[in-house]
Amino acid sequence: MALRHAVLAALLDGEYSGYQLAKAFDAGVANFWHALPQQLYAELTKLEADGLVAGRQVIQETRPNKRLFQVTEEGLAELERFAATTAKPSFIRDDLLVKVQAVDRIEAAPVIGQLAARARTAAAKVGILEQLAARLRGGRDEAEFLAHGTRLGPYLTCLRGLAFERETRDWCERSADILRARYGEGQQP
Amino acid sequence: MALRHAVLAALLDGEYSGYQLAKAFDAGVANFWHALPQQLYAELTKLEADGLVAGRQVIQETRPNKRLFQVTEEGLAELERFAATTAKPSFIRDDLLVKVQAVDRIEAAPVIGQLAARARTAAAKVGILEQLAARLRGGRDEAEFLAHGTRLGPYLTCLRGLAFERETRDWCERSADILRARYGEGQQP
DNA sequence: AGAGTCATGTAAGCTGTTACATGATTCG
DNA sequence: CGAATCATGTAACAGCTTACATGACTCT
Repeated sequence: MALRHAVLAALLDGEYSGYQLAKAFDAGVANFWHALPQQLYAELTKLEADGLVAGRQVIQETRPNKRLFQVTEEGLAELERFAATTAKPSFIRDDLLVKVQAVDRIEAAPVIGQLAARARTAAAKVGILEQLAARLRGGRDEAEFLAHGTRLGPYLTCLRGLAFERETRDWCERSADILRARYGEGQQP
Repeated sequence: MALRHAVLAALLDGEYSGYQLAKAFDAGVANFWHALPQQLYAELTKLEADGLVAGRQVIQETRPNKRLFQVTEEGLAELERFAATTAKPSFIRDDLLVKVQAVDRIEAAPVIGQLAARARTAAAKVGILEQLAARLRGGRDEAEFLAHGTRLGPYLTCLRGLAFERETRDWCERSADILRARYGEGQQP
């Protein structure tokens, strides 16, 4: 039951359609949660039925019609309650780590290739998040923003995403180097 | 279908019972995957039925009997195949991040408390993983180990876990400080 | 005496993924 | 002219979590 709270948190920034949320919750800017479009459409329907979000139809001429959602007072109260419950620890679940764990007992080349690929996507995400951070700061320097800026929450989760992606990039590059030194090249897919 | 490969990777280090695996896949040393005991017992049964692991009964007098499992040649071949398929990107899914995303629109105190608690558990895990890394290195210095040591895979995933937990600890502490500066103390649960 | 460890499961329910479906518009 | 974008879903299946069940031994 945490996707619903992630959706509520995302809608604090303004009105969004399911489609727009789907983009945000997919690769790219999903700093604090990930979900597929199907999940989001289903969850928005449920949230609306429960009165936690309110949707309004927007008729478009050149594009398909869409529904924009915003959080209701009841939705905010639900978020409040959720934030007060103790968070369960978050766990690692990553295919690539499983492969690395086994790398000295199997063919290393494909694992090296995947580490290189993951390093590239992490590096790209670092760039995207740096831009997002700058946009959220909006000209202020960081200390100033942290003390007085609005929307501190999204900035903090953005910092977390940045640190995570930098760390991913560095570890993948270093691990790939170490494995190449032992086992040779490994193709770049 | 990735838990099965995580189990196979874990069993590369030797023979383990479901109970021992459950401890490793739970908090503490779960560097590369997480799973509950129930999942592991079920998965081991399936893996045995598929011939990817072999179990043997160990009769104990003072303790309940147990079954120890090891990877078969077919199991290793399955891991090999898995490692060669392209890994799907890994995604963030963390309750605490959702709460931080919303923190400037709700009561901050409980979020601050949870950040402090998470920082403490991350710090504890850093200690555990530092010990594990030292044990895996077994006296050698790091460069030496990376060039010539055995079981390089577990060492690399351990390094990843270490970097991740350090990063978690630092971000949680910093975020809690920033939020305290704005919103006051926030109890420590 | 009570809490924790060793040891293995079953059953029900919730969450997440994969596959399928539709159709106009805009960009290269 | 083909691919991508906008826009919203349904259905089936796989995977994970929660609750329950049992029982002896060891440590404080």
